Amino acid sequence: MARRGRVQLRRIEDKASRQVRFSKRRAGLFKKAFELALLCDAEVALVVFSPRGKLYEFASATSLQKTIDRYKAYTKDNVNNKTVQQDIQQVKADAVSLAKKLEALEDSKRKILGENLGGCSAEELHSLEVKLEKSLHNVRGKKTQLLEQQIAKLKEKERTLLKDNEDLREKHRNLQAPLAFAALDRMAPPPRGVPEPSSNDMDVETELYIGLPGRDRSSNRDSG
Amino acid sequence: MARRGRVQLRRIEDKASRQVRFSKRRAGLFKKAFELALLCDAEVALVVFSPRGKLYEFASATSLQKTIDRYKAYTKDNVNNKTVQQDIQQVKADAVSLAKKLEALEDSKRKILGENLGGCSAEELHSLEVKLEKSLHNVRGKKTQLLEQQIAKLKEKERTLLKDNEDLREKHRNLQAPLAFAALDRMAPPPRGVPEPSSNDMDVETELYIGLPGRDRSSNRDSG
DNA sequence: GACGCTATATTTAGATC
DNA sequence: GGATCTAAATATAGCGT
Repeated sequence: MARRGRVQLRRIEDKASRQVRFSKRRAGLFKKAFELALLCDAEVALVVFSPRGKLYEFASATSLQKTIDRYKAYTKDNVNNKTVQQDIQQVKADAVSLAKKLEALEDSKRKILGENLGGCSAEELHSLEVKLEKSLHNVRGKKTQLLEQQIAKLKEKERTLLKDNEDLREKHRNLQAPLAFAALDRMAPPPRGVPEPSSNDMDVETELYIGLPGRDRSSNRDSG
Repeated sequence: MARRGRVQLRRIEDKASRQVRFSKRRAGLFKKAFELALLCDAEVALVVFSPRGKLYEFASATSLQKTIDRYKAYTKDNVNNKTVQQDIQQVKADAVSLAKKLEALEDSKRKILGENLGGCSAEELHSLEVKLEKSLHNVRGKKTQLLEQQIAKLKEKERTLLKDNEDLREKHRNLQAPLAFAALDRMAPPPRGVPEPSSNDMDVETELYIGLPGRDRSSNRDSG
């Protein structure tokens, strides 16, 4: 093309040169596009983004969009458009279907919870009653089972603690005997040879709790 | 441009010549477009419709549609494109949200119906039990109310019917008296002056039914 | 329509301002 | 970034095939 050697058909590495040549060639291209449209009565649309992202456009028709539309119509872009439309319709239909299910389910739940019985027939009410009795039976059974498990665990813990307690008392006794014996020379003897327990066995304080667990008694909760 | 004088910058009138020059210039234009994209690292899209409506296209990007999309984005065609995309996203999000709600509700219903109590704590079970008792109370109350209404209606009907019956019997009696009197000449008199009832008053057969309505006893059902 | 040819017209790279 | 100049590279009108 130019003075110094022929132009290689590959990307121009030098940024400055590339920018200059882009401007010149772009002008040439747009001129050619314009000439083609004018001389040959063709519809031409040209879109160019510069390396830095700037847009340059040309359209021989009244607007570039018009040519794009004609292009779309020509290439039967129905595939890309209609399917998208169908997808939208599908998703919307799904959402409506879900909303209906949700509404029905909410109504059902309300009835089960005895909140919206206005429109119920005696039949329906009887059916509900049977369901609720059955459910209550299940829930109570499960609850009993859970509580029994908790009680069993607590009893086991209690047994262990009582045993530990007993062992500790035994050790304490064994440890106290010689000391008491040594002090016998200087002091009056104790009322009995048996050391006094700190308190009654039945009143030993533990963390144990039997009954419904509250917010602050979560340590013994788990599902069986 | 060529041998015979310079080319006028206006539409070529001769059809054949126009067609030929269209082909040649089109080739040149596409070549220039290609070179611009390659040499200057630009994104070029070129759409040409021949005078007779045939489509010629070039895109330096992977597809012409891609460049069109970039063009749309650049010209901020948000109205036509981004809002649609947003709508789709919105509808999809709605559907997902609904599905989640549905799932939660189904789980809740299952628990209320005592069907999926595996993961419940004693607390939850107790709460369920209370709910169920309350619901059962409501349902039974509603049922009783409904049945009482039915019974009241039936009693009212029975009363009316009994009264009608009595009236009819009275009319019958009045009607039969002169006839019996006339027949008295030819026949034996009846055992008493009172006509024999078809059966005991308490056993009058009616359509009345007290109790739970069955499939085939729908006539007396309605809601209060 | 496409291709080749050729004389010209046009474009353009690089330099310079 | 743009404008201008210039020599060389390209594009192309009109022709024939």
